[in-house]
Amino acid sequence: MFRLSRVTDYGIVILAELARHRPEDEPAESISGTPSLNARELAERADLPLPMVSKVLKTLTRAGVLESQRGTKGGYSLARDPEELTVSAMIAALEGPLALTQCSDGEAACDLEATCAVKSPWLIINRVVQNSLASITLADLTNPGFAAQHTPLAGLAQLQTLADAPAKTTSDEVL
Amino acid sequence: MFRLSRVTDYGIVILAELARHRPEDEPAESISGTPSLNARELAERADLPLPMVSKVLKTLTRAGVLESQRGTKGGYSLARDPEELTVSAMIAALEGPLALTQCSDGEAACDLEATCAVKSPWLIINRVVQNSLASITLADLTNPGFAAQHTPLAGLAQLQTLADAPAKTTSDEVL
DNA sequence: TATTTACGGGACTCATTTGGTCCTGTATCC
DNA sequence: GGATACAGGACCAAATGAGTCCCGTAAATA
Repeated sequence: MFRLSRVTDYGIVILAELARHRPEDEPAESISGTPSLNARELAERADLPLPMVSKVLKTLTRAGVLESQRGTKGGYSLARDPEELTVSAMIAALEGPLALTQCSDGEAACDLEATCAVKSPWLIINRVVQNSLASITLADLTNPGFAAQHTPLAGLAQLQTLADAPAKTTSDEVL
Repeated sequence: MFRLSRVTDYGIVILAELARHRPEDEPAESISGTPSLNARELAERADLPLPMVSKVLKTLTRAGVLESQRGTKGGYSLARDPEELTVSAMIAALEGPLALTQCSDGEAACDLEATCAVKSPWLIINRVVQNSLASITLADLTNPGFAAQHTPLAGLAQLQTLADAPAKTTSDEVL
């Protein structure tokens, strides 16, 4: 039904918790410092079952989105700044490269390719969706002002902003 | 994996076939004239199994995207002009209203709603994706020039085009 | 060094969804 | 009245998803 898996949904929530917990005044925390939170703490904060949270954390770590530390004082921390982690990167980390249809994922050309009339349009659609998702960062998700400035009827302005933004739109340039 | 179901994929292909077969010089064909193609013909053209095609056609008819005629000379035809049928409308017809996550489909508020930090961002993301899909029509999908002008690296130009288009949303409540 | 804590990498189960087929009924044309 | 073609389901096997659990290993501490 054109929706993301539950794991992804959980993953975003967990990442948002990590981003919010991250102290602003301790920038270089990830590598050297102590990890932000461990799996149990995150499960409590997000009010999700621990095994599930643990699974999601492992996936995110393997994808390079998180960094982990074992041992007594172990836990997880963001591998990069929230401003540099896009929604599309999160989704890709949690459920692989996103592709709306089989033929748009590049590999394994379907046997209808010769006659199929809609291959390239799907590629276009896919790209548009990806661009949309790549323009929102984890920092945006935890920024209260972000949601407020995008009321349900601001769709068109939303698109306009998208077009104006220089593709990557890392920082708080919003969309 | 953030992808559309196979039924939807088939549906788009079938709709593209119908749009391409539709003679340009016979505009008011749908209601009064003879139907364009029947299920068997469409299955042959798209090189898909007949039962599957038939199922998809029934779904599209029930959703109002197609019109059907029974009997010996029966078949299916587009209920509207290809220019007025958006990709988001097609997807909605084939697999219900699209929502990336549970909480973004409006109903059935999840029990985490009170504490969930990412509800509204998901609503925003959902809207952006929907707007993207609503800006491409069936006519675009069958227009060879459309694909050509959107090379893989022309994502930004695509977004620009999107923003310039006046939100093709017709009557369907899809947005 | 032993113990405890916590991540790493799986396997595993159960329920749901998908993809696909098939059958019966009804409308239409000749 | 017979042939054609859509309408609406039921049905089934396979795949996927959600969620749990177990065992191994690394790190900190007493």
